[in-house]
Amino acid sequence: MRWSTLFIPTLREHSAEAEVISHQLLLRGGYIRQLSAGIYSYLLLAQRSLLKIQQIVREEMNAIGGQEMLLPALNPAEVWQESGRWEIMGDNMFRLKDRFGRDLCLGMTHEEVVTSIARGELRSYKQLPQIWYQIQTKFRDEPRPKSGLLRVRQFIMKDSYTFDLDAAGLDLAYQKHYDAYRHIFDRCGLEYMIVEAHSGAMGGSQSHEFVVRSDAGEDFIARCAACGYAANLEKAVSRPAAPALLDPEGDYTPEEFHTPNLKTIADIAAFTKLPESSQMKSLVMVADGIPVLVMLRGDHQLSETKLQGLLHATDVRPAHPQEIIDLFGASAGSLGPVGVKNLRILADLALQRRRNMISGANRDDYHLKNVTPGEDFNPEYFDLRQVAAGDACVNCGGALEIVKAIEIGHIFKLGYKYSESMGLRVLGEDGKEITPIMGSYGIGIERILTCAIELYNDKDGMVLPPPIAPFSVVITPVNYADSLQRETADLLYAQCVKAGIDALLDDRDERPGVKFKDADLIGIPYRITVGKKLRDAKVEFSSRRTRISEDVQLHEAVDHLRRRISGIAL
RNA sequence: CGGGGCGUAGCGCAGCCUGGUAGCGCACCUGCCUUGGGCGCAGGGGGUCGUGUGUUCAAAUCACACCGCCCCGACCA
Repeated sequence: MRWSTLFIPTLREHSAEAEVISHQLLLRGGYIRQLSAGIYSYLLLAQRSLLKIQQIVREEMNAIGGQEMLLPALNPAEVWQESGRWEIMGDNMFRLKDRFGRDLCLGMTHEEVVTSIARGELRSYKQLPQIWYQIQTKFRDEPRPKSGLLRVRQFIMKDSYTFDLDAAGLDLAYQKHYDAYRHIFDRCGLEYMIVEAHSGAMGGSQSHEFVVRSDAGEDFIARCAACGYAANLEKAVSRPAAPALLDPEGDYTPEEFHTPNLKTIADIAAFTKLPESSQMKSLVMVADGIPVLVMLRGDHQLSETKLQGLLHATDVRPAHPQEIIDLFGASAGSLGPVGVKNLRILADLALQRRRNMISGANRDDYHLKNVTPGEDFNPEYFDLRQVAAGDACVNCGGALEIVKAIEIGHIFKLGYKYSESMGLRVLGEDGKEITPIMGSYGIGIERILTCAIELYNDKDGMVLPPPIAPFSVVITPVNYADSLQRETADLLYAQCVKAGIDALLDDRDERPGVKFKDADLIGIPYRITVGKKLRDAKVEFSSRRTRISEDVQLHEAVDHLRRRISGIAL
């Protein structure tokens, strides 16, 4: 394409609105423009890049037997009510009414729709397995859109869904997706991690996330450099550090002591001169309206996701101050497990076999010492603790680190949640009904581009991996008004077109500096500069990533380019 | 939803405190000049000052309300 005819609105200065680097460069490079909070127009360059990403995704999905469909973005409320997610999705779902007042929503994911198709059409075990996918716009009314294309209200997702007869079939479908996702992200040139993940409101058992490490990310990943263990913090497990002080031996009875105006774990630690790990933390959480008492070691944090998962709750929140007073007769800061009869007591595993610890006394301004789990109160033990940096890896004992990351893909074993709730059944070989088992798998298309920019950029702009760059090469005549340069550049361009190479001809009447700056900014992997070396029948070939330039004979230039594009070297 | 910040030309900003003429840089248009890293010179176009109400002889400027955007937190299949 000829640059002089294109709409590529690059900017010299960066926009004050943009903080993260990918957002700045997408705006500056003329890739995107914002329409509203979390709503963006994708201009020529972004669209070309996104189409290339989608094509890679399509090829890899087809390679595992995926069948591409296009499901409606506009969904009637009924299917969502059947699965129960009409309520669960809450304010995150865009809702609207038609002219008759019927409830509709914009699809944020498509388990309901595919399940409704499947139950209407799939009749026999002979029709399974199935892998269905689509590449489609999703809508989510995020509480806080941010960071350019990283968290938006409308975005493109590749979502796929599998139907299998049994768990072994699902395992296979899951593995196929796992492998396909690796191929996709490899081909897109990303450096990524695969981590164990929490299934969240999707339901289901096993789940992995594909993430790119980045400070712009919002996911926290616990990982072990020694053995490779990596998991989303919502899911991660670890061996906690030992308590800072050994518990007093002996069979003491709980004993009150006065702690005026001492509310926090830190206050009590300072007052008693005992480490925080010698205390028990009492948290009152309300899960789907039912309060529970959660006990943790004083220096540990609760993982609300783990609590939510083990209670099978859709909503978990801390109790309000008045609810706490009604339940305990004391306020937060003086709560404890001793004598609690009216609600479940859940304790983290780190409290097992501990003795003579400190907790609140359920009387304002008083605490208890010599509280022993299992003797002075009887909790149910679960893994409730959120992993902290420095904890020991459960596999190898190495120290875990916690890093920020951007989620680019997520695969789930759904199990029977949707097929059961929506009544999907087929007849088996023996004539009995079978409920198929499902999986669901998603890739955020824009996030691949965004992550590539976050990972690969320098002071001059983006450095895009060739497979996802909007153009493979830019041909830059230093002075297009010069007839020899013009004819040569036109010829090279025509040769590229003929060779099927995505070429951009910078035929603008601009000074060379402007052309070079723009080419660098928008991240085109290769540049062929047509200038004074034409005297020796040479042009200059340069790589955006390595910044290395070399002189190439004019008649060899396109072959050279072709070798570079198909090769590994950038 | 809580906290903070910001809305003046396409972009980046000044002007507001102390009311009276809307300004700068970049970008854009025309001409000349220049052509290997965002040249130079000259001329020029472009504004409901986010919206509304109020105060005032007079509002970008003061007051109130609303809307929008960004950041932090809550939240986040």
